[in-house]
Amino acid sequence: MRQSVSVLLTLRSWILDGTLCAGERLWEASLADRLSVSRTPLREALSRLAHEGLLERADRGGYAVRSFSPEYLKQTIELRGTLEGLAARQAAEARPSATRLEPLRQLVDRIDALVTHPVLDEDALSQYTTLNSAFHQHLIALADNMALAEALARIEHLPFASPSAFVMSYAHSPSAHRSLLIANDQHRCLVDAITHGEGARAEQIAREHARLAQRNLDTVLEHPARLERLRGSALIQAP
Amino acid sequence: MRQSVSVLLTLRSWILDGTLCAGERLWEASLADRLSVSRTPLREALSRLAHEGLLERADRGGYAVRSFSPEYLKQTIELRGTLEGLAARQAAEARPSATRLEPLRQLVDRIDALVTHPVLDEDALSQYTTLNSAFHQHLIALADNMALAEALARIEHLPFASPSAFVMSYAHSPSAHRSLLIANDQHRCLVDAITHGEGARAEQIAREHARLAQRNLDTVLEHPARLERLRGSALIQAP
DNA sequence: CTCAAGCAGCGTGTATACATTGAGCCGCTC
DNA sequence: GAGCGGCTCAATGTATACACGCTGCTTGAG
Repeated sequence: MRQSVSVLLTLRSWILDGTLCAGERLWEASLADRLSVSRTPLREALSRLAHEGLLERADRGGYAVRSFSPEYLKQTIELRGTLEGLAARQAAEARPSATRLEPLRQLVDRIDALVTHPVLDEDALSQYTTLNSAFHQHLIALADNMALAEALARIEHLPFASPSAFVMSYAHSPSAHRSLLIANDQHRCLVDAITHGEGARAEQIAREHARLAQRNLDTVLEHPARLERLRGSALIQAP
Repeated sequence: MRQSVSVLLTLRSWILDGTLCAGERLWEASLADRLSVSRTPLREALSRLAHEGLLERADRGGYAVRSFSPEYLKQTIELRGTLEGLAARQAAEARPSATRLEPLRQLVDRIDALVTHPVLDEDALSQYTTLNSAFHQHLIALADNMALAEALARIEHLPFASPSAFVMSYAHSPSAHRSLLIANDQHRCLVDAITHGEGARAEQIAREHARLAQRNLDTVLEHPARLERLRGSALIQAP
């Protein structure tokens, strides 16, 4: 793989897991040294991370790790909800065949099988994350809207902008478990609305789905212990 | 100014005005030569243009000018409409003071003064573009939603994704002139809805506003003579 | 003692040199 | 004559060297 790409992946994980602190100024020479590459591929990765929104240009040249206010994160979730709402509407209006909808149905069922278990261990939550992401990917694909898919891809690297970002902070919490059940009910309703070509309803459900995620964010923000388990939490500004 | 930035601006205009053709593979050495810079700042600009969506990575390294299907452009317009719809809704729900709304009102009035003239010369259309862009910028600012503003900024460089992209192709066309009148009526309704805190109505109007732009795109695509006058038309794939 | 000017050091921005990879072509062999 | 293998060249990817600007300190004069 190109070095600039692996540097990009490494830096992104360093930013999200707090190895690089929010607000921290990035020094090209020392970073290049830590990563064992020259400044050229490093700078390409930095440039890309800035475009993604995880870095910002510092006042006098160079980059710094961006930090996000809780307000900004809620806005990002609402943004995703709005875009997925558009995707859901267009998916419904496209009247997809049963064959195209089948993967979505199966994902709902498989998620159901997971979340109806009385207790969810680490492994189950990990599977949930995978299945949930797959559901949202399939939904977006159904809309058959390249511009929309690209717009969603552009925000997916922002903290908590991806679906099921909160799952891992939720183990062993009854209210959290309930949230997963509600979320998959919404998935099922969404598939139903799309099946019947009800675009407006599909859009409404997708937006409500995002509002659930917003409430989860609120809950997590109120519990520092949970917040710590959350990938990207190091980027959150104190409320 | 940094060289990479001026290179970015130059390349963007070259792409949009057809100096660089759709699908054309970009050769770093010759481009750097034409621009009288080294490959380093050139590559930074290319990387950024690729993130903006105007370039795509070629199969075996390097970049090529992207081309857009009419379908993609319509999707982009709908995307903007959806995002501005969210902005309009949030602007209304924020119940902005009369003071904050005043600039929007004034812009509507000034646009009115322009478009109610029986004939619009080149200069008037240019003013229209400026005022219309300002209206949309102020609208977005009213939503006070940084994540949304960034998302809109990310798509604004795509062809026809910016408001009033079609104006310059419209001189001396009665139906086009009528479209401008309708558009500003929608502006006025939008301000009214925001004034009264009617979020849902504001969102609906913003989306309808984008549908008008979609129809304008259709009209332009049917008239090659008009299409030629349109900035970015060189990027459109034959339907 | 204070303030300003100059100097040194550092860090980004830019240029250029080097490496690597892949495609195209020529020639050799079966 | 066809196919395979190696060579060559060119273009990107990477490393390094150079230039410019900014910062902060030091030193000297008022």
